[in-house]
Amino acid sequence: MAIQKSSAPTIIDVAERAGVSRATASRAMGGYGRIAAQTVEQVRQAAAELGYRPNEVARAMRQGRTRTIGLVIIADFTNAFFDRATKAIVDAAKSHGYQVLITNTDEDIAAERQAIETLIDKQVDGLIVVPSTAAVHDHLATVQKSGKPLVLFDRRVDGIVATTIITDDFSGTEAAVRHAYAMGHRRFGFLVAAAGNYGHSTERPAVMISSVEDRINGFRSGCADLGIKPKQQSWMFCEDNSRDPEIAVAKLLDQPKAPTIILTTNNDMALVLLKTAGNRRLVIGKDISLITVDDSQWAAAMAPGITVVARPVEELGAITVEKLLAEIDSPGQKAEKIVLPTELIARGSVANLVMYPENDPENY
Amino acid sequence: MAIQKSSAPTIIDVAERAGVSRATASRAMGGYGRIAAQTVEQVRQAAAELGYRPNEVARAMRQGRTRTIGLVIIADFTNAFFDRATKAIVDAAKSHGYQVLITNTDEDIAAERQAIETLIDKQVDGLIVVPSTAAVHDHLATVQKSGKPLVLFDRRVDGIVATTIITDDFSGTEAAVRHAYAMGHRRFGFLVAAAGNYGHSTERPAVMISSVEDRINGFRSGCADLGIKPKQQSWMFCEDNSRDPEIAVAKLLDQPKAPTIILTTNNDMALVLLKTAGNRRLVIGKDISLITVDDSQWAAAMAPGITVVARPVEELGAITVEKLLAEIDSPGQKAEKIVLPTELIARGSVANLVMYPENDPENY
DNA sequence: GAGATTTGCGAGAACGTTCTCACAAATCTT
DNA sequence: AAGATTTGTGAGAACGTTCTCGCAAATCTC
Repeated sequence: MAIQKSSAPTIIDVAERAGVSRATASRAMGGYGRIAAQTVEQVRQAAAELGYRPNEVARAMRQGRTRTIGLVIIADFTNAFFDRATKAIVDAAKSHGYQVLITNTDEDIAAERQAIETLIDKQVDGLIVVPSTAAVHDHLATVQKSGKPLVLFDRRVDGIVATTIITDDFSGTEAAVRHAYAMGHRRFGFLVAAAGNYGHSTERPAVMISSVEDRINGFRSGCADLGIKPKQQSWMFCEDNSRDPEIAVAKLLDQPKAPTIILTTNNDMALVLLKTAGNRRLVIGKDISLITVDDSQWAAAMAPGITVVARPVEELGAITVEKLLAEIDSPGQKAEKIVLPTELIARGSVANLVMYPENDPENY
Repeated sequence: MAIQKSSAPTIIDVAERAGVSRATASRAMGGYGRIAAQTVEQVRQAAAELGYRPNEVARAMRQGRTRTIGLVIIADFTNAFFDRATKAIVDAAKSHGYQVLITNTDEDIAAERQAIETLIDKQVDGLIVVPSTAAVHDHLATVQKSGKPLVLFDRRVDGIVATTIITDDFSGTEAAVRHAYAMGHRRFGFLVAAAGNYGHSTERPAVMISSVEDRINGFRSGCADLGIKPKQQSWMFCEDNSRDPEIAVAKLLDQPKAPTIILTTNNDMALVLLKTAGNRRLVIGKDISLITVDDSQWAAAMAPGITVVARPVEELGAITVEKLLAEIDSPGQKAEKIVLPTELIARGSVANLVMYPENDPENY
């Protein structure tokens, strides 16, 4: 009777049982090098009998790669975008035989720094980062100096030469403005989520995340093209916390000539608007209109549905993984900026002022 | 001038530069064993100059633990529950110095098997699993035989002795029934999400996920206590796909004496109901009432807000991690069943038939 | 001040794998 | 049939750490 081993069997146990050397057993299991078919069979048999599973840590140590990638992302409750992105990235990685170590920074640069350090210590083969700010990037440069492939997700960072996968938020927001215009809207409100600690303000903060910056520029450009000049009070930049967005929305709605439509740069802001409108008994798509960025199940299911600028999250994630793995497999790829198109999905949240001229903003 | 090393500095480089042995350098960095304070300082200095970072893979190999835990979960688009749980688990793990390897099974048992195998190969120190079915558990038994700590999240599996963290969905659903009853509702519909490939049916499937099972029993018990006997046609079990839920909702609504309130077991189903109601110009909280399980930002923000059975997701995640780490740190803990309370959050999606007797179901 | 203890450090093994190299046996050349 | 090549295998190093052990120097004990 065999002696009971307390710990998991190793390649040595397999080799002994198959009556071959460690090297041969390894070759048989790994399917590399010269080896007789019959020997492979013997070793496989022995491995199966022992329930042998290769120790990936030892393998990683020897081979110098872990088949693991690190994901540094912001996990945001409301905004399903990053949740869906996470899933897309995890799934894509798995399909290529990679696992994903996830760390969540709540838009906090210190947490991001720490996360990157930890992941590198864990010897991930590459990193996908959603940078929490465009202002700081020395830690990203450090990653690159370490030789680890790095891909930026959803946000550009000027000053870093790295493959970056983003969406065309400029055009998306422009399209939203055009759509609202075509529906007869002339008075726009623009509610911008911006991390930082300045509460809410009609003044644009100095440093913005690139995706938000693109949306701002898209809004501005769309308005300019159509000859619309939104007044200062129609812009509202606010921190993504529990208090300020509500106040900001109230300020937007309480203006003398209040906007007939409000564009929001993310779902958090859209939900705040929804809530405030509900409290005031304003009906969406009638009393007040709304377009937001990022599609979601609830935006589609509500009555009326919310008109959104949809972004191809799953594709974004898949491409990101592909680019990262390409760089891992053959380092020295040249950095690309990949911009995926957005799509306006028109639902009922934008009132048709053309059909109901009594709602024309000029009559307010 | 120093020779440029191509790869990252190791503890050997640090030792050389500090003029000590490998062992001493390791002790200084690790802060263990006997070592002179002055030596520690020298070594730290040398490490800092070289930008030394310990290789966690090598450390894991030597110490036999990776400080990584595996999470096998279902990632579900609509249902923010698991997204929030993932975040909670990742954050809790980080606060204890652990990282999380995430694999997503789309309720698929084969994927679950594979994921568990991969994670064990990667030598995670423990596993958190959301079992995709209660029917199969040999792979979970295999985990336990391997000696890896295992904690089950959100779903019981009979036949496996493992610490399990769930919510009191029985009481939650009971409370939902009572609330609806108090609001004057007597005709209940119950829309149950159930993985599997049988489309939709009024017949209960043989095997259910435990959380759903608890909700069913809570519904039944709540009804029984109040003397309500929901007819067969008011139960609708359906697969979580794009077609069947819509048909199921239509069947519920098209009955002769249709339910005045529909309970749904998750947000997917709730959203389908919302959509169908919207298409039929039925106003939620007036023409048709709704209570669902799991709170969300959109449920709170909509007008009217959706009444929900809220579950303490973050706490659930935190406790799960704590229990797992306890088992990792000192194996042999006895398996616990931890049941966290749910909370009914009443919003406007349940019509008050008491206040408006003309809406009394008896008058339909 | 001689033995006992503590302190600080280095040598070397160990973790489990893969990979390089060497070498004998088998097969191929001509 | 003798040299050249191919085939299959094993010995041992290597990956970067930590840990055990032993030993010399320093400190303590009475």
